Amino acid sequence: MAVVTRFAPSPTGILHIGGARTALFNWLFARHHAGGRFVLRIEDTDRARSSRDAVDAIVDGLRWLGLDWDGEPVSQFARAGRHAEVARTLLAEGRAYHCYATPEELTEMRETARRDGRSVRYDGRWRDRDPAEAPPGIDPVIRLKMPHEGQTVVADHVQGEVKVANRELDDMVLLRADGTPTYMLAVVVDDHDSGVSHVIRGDDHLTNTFRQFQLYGALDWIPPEFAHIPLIHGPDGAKMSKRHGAVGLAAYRESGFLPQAMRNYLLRLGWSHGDDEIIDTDQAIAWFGFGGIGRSPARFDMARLISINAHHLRVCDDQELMGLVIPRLGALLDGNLADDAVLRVLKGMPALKARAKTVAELADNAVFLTRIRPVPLDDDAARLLDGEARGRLGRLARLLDEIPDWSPQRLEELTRRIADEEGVKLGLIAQPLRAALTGAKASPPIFEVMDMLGRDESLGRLADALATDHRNS
RNA sequence: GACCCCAUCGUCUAGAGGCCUAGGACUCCACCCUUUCAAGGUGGCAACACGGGUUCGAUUCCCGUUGGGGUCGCCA
Repeated sequence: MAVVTRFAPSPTGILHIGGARTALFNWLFARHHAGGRFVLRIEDTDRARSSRDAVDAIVDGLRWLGLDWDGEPVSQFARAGRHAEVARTLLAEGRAYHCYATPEELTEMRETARRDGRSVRYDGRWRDRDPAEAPPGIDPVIRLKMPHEGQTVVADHVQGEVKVANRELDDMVLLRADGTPTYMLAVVVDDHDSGVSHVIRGDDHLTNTFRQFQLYGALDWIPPEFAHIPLIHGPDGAKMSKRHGAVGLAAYRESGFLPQAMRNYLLRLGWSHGDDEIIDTDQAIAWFGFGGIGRSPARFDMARLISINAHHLRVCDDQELMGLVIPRLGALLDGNLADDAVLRVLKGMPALKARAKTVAELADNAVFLTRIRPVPLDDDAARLLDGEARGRLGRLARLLDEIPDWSPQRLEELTRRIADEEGVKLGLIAQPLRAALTGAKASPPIFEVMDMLGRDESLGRLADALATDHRNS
């Protein structure tokens, strides 16, 4: 049987971490199987809460994460007619019935049940009543007749065999009074109609599964297989909130996280393959399966995400990073990003990417290469350029001016020789030099920096620093 | 409250009865390397929630307790 998975978010908010991981698992499972399909369905039956912006956010988020779906996204709302038809069939077959209880009546019923310490369920008051007793002027809902005896057992690929006594299941609403389908009806019909073979979703749907299972039975349909993955909690173990990582995926992109890092992190949150931590996407597709999914909830850990991101940044292709960094540099420089500056950043990328944890940090660290002379010095840099340092730098500048080969090796040789002659440690020259060339006290290795900057720019920046007196500042 | 699920270092996890003196990764600390910052290397701190069983032997199996989470809508 062909494997078909789906991601079925409701467009009522942002695409958060939990949703992204659910999508990732579904995608990986489909791609793991030859011929597998991954479909996207927008559960927009709640018209009041659904929005176009939310749909866009979901689509953008999935694209950014690199999770491609097969075929066009399905709008659940557009299938409302089909859902209603199924409900009416069930009604005609006597497997469902009209219920005329008003919302007020149901609220009262629940409050009473809760007060008496009983479980809060619909009591089936219209289940066996003669439709002739229907009160006038009330549009009924259609409810499914759940069995009262026996138990419902779901063989979940993650949670194992999960069972519940059928008496715990109440007669759920299939079709609302206005003729629109409820979620319970819509998912079952849509999953069935689109041939979904495996439903991989959050643990919060586990208890819903019992009821959906009954609906499949009433329809004489074979239910798909289920895998309920544990939820992702906030760092404090409580449900994700805005304080935590419950911001949209877009926020992570803006913060400078790489999609490949995000996939890696999300994959390892709730799934494992021995001691493997860094897993690229091809490897993930090859390895992914239900066996590696854990049963307990995981907490979101920003430090770990950052660490994984730093790794992917280090191994990322330079050109790919340039594409991400250039817009950020442009913004940092108010659009004054010169072509030769871009070339310097490209040349410096191998050294730069090893020192950053996010793309945002990478851009910050690269900005010194793009500054237009004279480059501003920060306080630490200014402090390094004291009288003695300037004296040594002056001498170095004169020798540098005559050096035939502007290579990191020759530059280092020369500088070390001067340090020797002056009887000082290399750092006493290298640090002021760094301050003069980068305007900061930390940077990639200074001789590499000189190479990135090139002879003219390096000498120019050095001259600028020597010409300005920072001792009184 | 009822029902369902879960339980190994602070966090993510390995572990499928003896391989466990419980392993890896992140974080943190120390040292090494070193022109700074990183990276890297070495070492360290740190866990089987508790109580009963089953067994020659339990982190691993069963039961209970405690703790955490989820679901109980004409929301999805």
